[in-house]
Amino acid sequence: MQFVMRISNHFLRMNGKRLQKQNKKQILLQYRLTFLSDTEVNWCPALGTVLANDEIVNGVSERGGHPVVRKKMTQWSMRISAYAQRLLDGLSTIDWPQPLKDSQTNWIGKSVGAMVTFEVLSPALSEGKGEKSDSKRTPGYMTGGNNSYLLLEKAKEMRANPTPAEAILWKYLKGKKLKSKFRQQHLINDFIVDFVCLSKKLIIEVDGKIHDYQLEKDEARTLELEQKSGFKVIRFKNEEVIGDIDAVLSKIDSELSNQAFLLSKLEEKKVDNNHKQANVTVSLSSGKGLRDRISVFTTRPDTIFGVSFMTLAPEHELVAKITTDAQKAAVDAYINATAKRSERDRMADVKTISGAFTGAYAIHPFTGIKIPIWIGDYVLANYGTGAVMAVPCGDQRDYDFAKHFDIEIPNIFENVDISEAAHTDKEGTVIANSDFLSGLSYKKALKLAIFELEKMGAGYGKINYRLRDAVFSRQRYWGEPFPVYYKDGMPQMIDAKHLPIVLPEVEKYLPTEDGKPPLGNATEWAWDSRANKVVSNDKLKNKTVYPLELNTMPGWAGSSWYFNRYMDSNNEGEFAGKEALDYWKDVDLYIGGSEHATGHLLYARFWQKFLFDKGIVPVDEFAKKLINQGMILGTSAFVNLLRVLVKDSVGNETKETLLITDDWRMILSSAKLMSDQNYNKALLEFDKVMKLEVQKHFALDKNGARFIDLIKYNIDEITRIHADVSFVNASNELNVEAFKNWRNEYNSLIPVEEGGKIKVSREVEKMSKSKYNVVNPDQICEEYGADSLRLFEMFLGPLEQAKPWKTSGISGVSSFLKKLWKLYFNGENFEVSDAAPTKDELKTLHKTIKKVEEDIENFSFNTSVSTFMIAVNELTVLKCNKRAILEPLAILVSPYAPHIAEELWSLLGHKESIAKADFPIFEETHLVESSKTYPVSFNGKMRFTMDLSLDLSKEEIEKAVMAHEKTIAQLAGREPKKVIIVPGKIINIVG
RNA sequence: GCUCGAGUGGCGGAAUUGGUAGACGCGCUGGAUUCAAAAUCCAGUUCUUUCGGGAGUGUGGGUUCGAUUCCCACCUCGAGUACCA
Repeated sequence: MQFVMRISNHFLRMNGKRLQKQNKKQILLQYRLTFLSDTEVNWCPALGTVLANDEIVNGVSERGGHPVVRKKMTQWSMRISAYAQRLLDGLSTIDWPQPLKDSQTNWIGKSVGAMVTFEVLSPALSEGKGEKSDSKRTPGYMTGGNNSYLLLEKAKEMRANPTPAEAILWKYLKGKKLKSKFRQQHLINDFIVDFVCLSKKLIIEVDGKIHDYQLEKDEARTLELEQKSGFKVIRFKNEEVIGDIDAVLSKIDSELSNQAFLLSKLEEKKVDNNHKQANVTVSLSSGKGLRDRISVFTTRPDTIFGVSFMTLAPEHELVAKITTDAQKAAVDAYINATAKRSERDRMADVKTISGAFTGAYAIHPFTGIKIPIWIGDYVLANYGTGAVMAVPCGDQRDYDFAKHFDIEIPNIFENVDISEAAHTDKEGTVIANSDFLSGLSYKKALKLAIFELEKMGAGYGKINYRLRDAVFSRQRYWGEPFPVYYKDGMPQMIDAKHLPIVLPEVEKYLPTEDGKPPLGNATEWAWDSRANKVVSNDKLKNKTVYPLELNTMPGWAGSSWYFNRYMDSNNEGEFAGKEALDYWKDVDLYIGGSEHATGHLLYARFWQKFLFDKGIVPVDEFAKKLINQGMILGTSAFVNLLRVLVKDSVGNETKETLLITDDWRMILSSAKLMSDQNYNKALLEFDKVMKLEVQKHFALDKNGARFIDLIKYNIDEITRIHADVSFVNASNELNVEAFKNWRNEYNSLIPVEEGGKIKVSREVEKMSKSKYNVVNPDQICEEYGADSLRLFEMFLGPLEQAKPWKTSGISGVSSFLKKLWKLYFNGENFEVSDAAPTKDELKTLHKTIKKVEEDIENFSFNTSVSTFMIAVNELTVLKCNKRAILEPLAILVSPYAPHIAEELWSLLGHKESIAKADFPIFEETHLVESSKTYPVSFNGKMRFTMDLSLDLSKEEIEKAVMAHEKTIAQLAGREPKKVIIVPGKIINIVG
């Protein structure tokens, strides 16, 4: 967890010395693998903890089904996003199921595209508020904006590859030749300017051809640099520099002296203003300006000329700032309306198109055209930048939005009709009406667009990942404690040599009254940084004692590395010894459920890569092969309950609950499907039956007050609840008494059904205590034995397949085991012969060895079981009791039915366990045949078979087949067109 | 919507470098044994049939001497994911 990523070193080099130690740490913390951050988290009030995305199912907690809300909290997080690409790449190196790999790929969600910056042209509404001076002080020459680190490389590259004109001018500017220091290809905010004299605030741009078509854009850029940052921008054409350098230099010289004069004037003014106003509105040194920018991520920069509007998420931070007074009411109303809708509602309702115009405009980076800025909830605040450049002709959502609000839909595709829908295909698409991109294919246009955006500093190629950093704090007691204490509010790591620290004793495992995690209840939870141990909270007064972290780690902390611990589980000194790790390396076969695809299995891969980077483990993937075993599902039983109001003869009204057979639910729902008439008829019948049954019930159960009428019920309020499957028989009939006694509140249920039988409905679901569908294998073990159960589970079907638990076939494997046993016995007596086995017996044995070997390789255990059945059936027919056959057979069976195999092994006279016996060796010679039963097909349909020697040539086979009486009958006199003979396989006659 | 997977008897399922579809088991039917039952054993069991055959692996096409297997389109079910720009 001390891991510091590369970016932080870079960061430190840049800013390190100027930052105070405290700030430095705080910032550094932002770049660690594990870091504290204020994140919006899934808070579950009922559990008092934060949940990870994969712990929430359908908006409620996976555990317990409690509601979950969004909430801002300071949490430890892990920067899994830094490993996104490597987690993606690693997938091709491991033998995991394709669906699982696919779901990890989707979860990581890589999209390749570009970041494009649009400037906002709106009147700045923040005017007059003033700019707060930036607390972050950077070197004077570092005039780059927030994205500098991204542009820096670009600037370097441009410096290394100047245009001829640039090279010439630089020769005369460098080394203070004009008495002022110039820099070339320098970052100012998010622009790279050709040359700049920082002291005189003068920018020199040398324009090549590219600027001809972007005059407007250049104007915008000039405007920004001049107004916002107080620079003067002068421009020269390439030809001017190359043709008349002296004129250019003299112009620069005069501009320099001009600037010097202006700057001194401004300085005076500034000193003046400082008396009245803390901050000036137009500050020369301010990092932030009057203009705002909207960055968007797009996978289709090639369609940039098709942009006709922009859409921001309603939550986008710029919305309030750029909205014009005229549009404010509409925008506010829209934001209020969307805020009321939950995230789920918003996602569920894709069809309704809604949005509002902010009144502001952005400038297109290439054309300089004004682009209206809208807000709309189809743009998600937490993906990308929360803003999109809308290309209605190429994106269906943008298209729908544009149609709905009557926004222009320019077509930038060649020979494509967009009157009905957007054109979203990429392949084969040719770009049109797009200036320098026109006529290019999608791929070429994409590359060129990025290239040009980068050149002018309005964008850059970017890969975006959907994968979010993982929250690593839990407000629970049971979890590994963090080795962290807080000194002056800053987290400090406890050195590894003082670990482990152990969970403290607490009175109760619940959150504290003031909402702190359960560890807040501990009295012995402070860190003595001198003695390096956990001490009582009383000592917090001492200068060297600090409070410890109260959060604990989530379940995936342990599950992300335990397999490495298994390699050296008794190691007291470290998590696993190097020798053991190098020996075992990784997990050969990991069997686990696919439900862990985007949780545990992704986190564990992430940790393994990190541990690998640190040199702790020798491989960067933890499991070579992974199989998703299918889950054995339960068959849940449901009963139907209906609340009714009942009135008795005295006039008392009581609320009762009816227990309704599932037949009624079926009748009503099918009647509803047919017609209203049918439904009404069914309802009447239902009503009649219920009244009768309720009447009967009260007549029997309650003396005194007699039932008069059923007053009120709502047929739509029949609730279906799980009943314990043990109350239900094979015909789906409920044991009503057992169900009523199950819980107190069911004691007074009134069963409604003529004949007193209540049927349940059944559904296959995951086995779960809360669904009361768990079956216990103990009973089967008792009746058939553990080997039968084990064998039966394997025999059910392929390992990867999920299936409901049904015991109907168990007698098959049970009788197989009995037959197996009988091979070794003569009546009551164990009797095995030492005689030499026959050819047929050897054939059966070796066929079995071969198949079982293959099946084990393929994890196809169900077919192994059937192979054993075949072998035992054959040996029974052969009356085989030869040791030479039965000994290897017992070994083959032993992994599948270990108890019976062990017993037989011991009867065969062995003292050591069968588990230690060598696996039988397959010998091909026993399977070699001299003849083959050929299938004879006519036009590919098998009609009969005939035995032929394998020594025969094709010609001889054909001769034999054609002479066969059935062949003659089939052909009925016709001449065959062709005869296909594959020796040892098939004969096919075409004709 | 997108991505992936799967569709074979009454049921679980078998067979894929293209080569006898339905292995093995359950269930069912008939028989033997038994006073009877359990257990065990034997025979049959894809559908259809005029008993010669004919049809058949979700549907429709294609490639091939030959397709459950390969290709295209569609349908249904399941899983994952979802206004991802």
